[in-house]
Amino acid sequence: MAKRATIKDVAEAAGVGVATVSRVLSGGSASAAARERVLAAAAQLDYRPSALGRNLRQRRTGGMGLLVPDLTDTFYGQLAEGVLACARSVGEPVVLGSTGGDPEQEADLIGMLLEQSVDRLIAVPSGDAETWAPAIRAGMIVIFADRIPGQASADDTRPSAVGDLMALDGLPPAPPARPLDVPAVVADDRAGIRTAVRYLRGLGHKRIAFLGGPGHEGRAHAFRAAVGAPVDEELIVFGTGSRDSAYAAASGLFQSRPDLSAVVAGGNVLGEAAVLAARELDLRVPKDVSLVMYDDVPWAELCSPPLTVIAQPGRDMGYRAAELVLRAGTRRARSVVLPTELIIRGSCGPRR
Amino acid sequence: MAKRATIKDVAEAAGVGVATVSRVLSGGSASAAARERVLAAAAQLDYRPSALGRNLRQRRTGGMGLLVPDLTDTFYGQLAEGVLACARSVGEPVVLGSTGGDPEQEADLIGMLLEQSVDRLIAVPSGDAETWAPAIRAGMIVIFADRIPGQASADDTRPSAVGDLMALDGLPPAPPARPLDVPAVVADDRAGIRTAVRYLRGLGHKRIAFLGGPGHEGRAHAFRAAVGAPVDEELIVFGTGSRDSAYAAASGLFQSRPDLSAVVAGGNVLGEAAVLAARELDLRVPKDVSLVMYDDVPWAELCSPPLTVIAQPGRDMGYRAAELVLRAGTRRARSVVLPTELIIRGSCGPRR
DNA sequence: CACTCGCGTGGATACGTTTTCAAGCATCTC
DNA sequence: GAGATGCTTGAAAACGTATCCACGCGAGTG
Repeated sequence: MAKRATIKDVAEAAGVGVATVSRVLSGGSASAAARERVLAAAAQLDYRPSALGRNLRQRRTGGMGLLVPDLTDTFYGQLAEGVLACARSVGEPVVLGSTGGDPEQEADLIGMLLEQSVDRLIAVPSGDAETWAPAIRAGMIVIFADRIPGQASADDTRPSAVGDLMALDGLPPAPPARPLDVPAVVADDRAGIRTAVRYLRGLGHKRIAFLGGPGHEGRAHAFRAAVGAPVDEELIVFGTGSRDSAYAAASGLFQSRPDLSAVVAGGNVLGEAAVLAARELDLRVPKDVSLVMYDDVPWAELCSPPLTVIAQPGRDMGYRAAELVLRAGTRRARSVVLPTELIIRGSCGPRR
Repeated sequence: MAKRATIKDVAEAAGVGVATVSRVLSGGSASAAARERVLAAAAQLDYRPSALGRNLRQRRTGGMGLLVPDLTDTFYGQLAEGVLACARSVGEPVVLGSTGGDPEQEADLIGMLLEQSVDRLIAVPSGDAETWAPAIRAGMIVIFADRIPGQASADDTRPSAVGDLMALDGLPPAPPARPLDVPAVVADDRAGIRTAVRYLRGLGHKRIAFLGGPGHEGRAHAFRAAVGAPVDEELIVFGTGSRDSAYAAASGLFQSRPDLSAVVAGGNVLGEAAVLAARELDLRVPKDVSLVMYDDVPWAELCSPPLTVIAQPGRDMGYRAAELVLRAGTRRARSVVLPTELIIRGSCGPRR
């Protein structure tokens, strides 16, 4: 329709140069008289500076990217809301991508963001260090949220397959330290899981299972640490991300290990699957099996019995991550660990 | 870090002009020899065309905007997933905003998108015609999803308060027809609600209530039409969007009208509130009160009893909307109405 | 053979902004 | 009073791309 007014139009209308207009609108110094005339002209023309021109000039896009595995998972919805709230408060855009938990799609989306010159990114990572190398190399400011990639065990020094791939262009091989030095905003999984396991132990449970999904390796590790010495690896099972696969994993777990009396679900999708599978197999919660689920989602209270959960502050997590990614550059971002809380409802009971 | 290669670098490396590079990469005509050399040079330099340059040149941003009220609402999560899936398939970015159901925030976000030169937008609108006027005026291609703004009743000719505000700049007042001519992708609310009401009627229910949220005016209207002649307006109540307000509305409804025996919730947040409120008041579902909820969300099955729902295809809705908004310009987009399905589970029973 | 036609090509321009730079002017200092 | 100093100002240059246009060349046509 009516093409938008440009800075040139404003300058002309105000009888000043474009530089002055830019300065006034960007908060630079200018005489009161000039400022007033520019402001008046801008208002009268309904002028809005084009982000395109500015971005091109500054060689970067404002705002930030956000990559999550699945918006259908309420927890990621909460996280996204947090990010959006922070972005909105500073008037910056957020470009969103859903990876489906697939490293390949994640890599594609990273490529897309690179093409858009989005240089700040908050991600719930699905891929490993190799997936993230291009983003890091391009100088993107990345903040991980909710989890850290490929960190199967946080404290063992596993062989770094990453050093090799950096050895292109005659660069010296990267120092063999940790493969990715990316700040992260995560929940205190270790404490959360430990509290849950202790709680279940206190109820008399001996055979406690862990039901995880992709990206829950850290939580599984925390679970191993919490149950202590003889860990029965058969009691630790993983789904691949889809609801179907989560259900299959839960159902398989219940059927193959009838001796288990409690399960810790590593996420709300897994918890959902556990409830469904238990019901299907005529296992009563909490009579036959106790259940504690990661993530406090609104519907946890609707189940009967209401679900005992390890609550992690999804919205805060997103908000903090957004703050970090916006502040980065000014200050070197430091990782943040958010507290979890065991909310006891009705899905855990004494061992039968 | 290492600044990205530009089209100029590629041209130089390939020994051709930048115009040729642009043509090759944009699918224009070029000789086989030139094409090959350009492609080789581009690959070798790891060249990615900058969206910034392109966008500025073409005076528009690729991709699309997406505005939803609340990503914590699982239905909007599904819708967003659909949009993202379509966008990903064509490699285009999606910039997301969450309005919180607030017209003011919606207007702010529209302004932000305008500033970004995002000219395609999918929105679950919260504001009215006045909120959307700036977007339309700027020539944005807008597609509404899930609902249509301010359409309290779809078929009455209410006085248009919109004509007046267009009468700026000496323009002739807009034709008094419908205030907004924006294509939409919505579910067949009328049929969905009608089916639900008939189902409840068949179970013997006479006093059926409707529990709505912001944007559910259309569904409320469909509800009125479905229950027929003497509609008891006291049985139609609205929350304002937050979970608390939904709970308050549900609780108030149950307490003020102990004679009601069934309620239709206009969305999953409202359904959640109804379940909670009923439990708090010691009303058994479905013994004391029957409940059917709009939206089929995964946790509907987890409730006990599992919730009978009016399913609407959230993901499809998003995907279709994204297709429409991408195709628009080529073809004049036409609105789409998607079917709903009554999924009978266990939350409805015969009138006590 | 001359002329036209079509195609491949590259130089130049424009998109809207920020930022640099030098110039203009008034005030201050010695 | 002359020089220095500070502030305001506008012209111009970049940012990376797509597209217009003019040019050259080979083939086809009269």
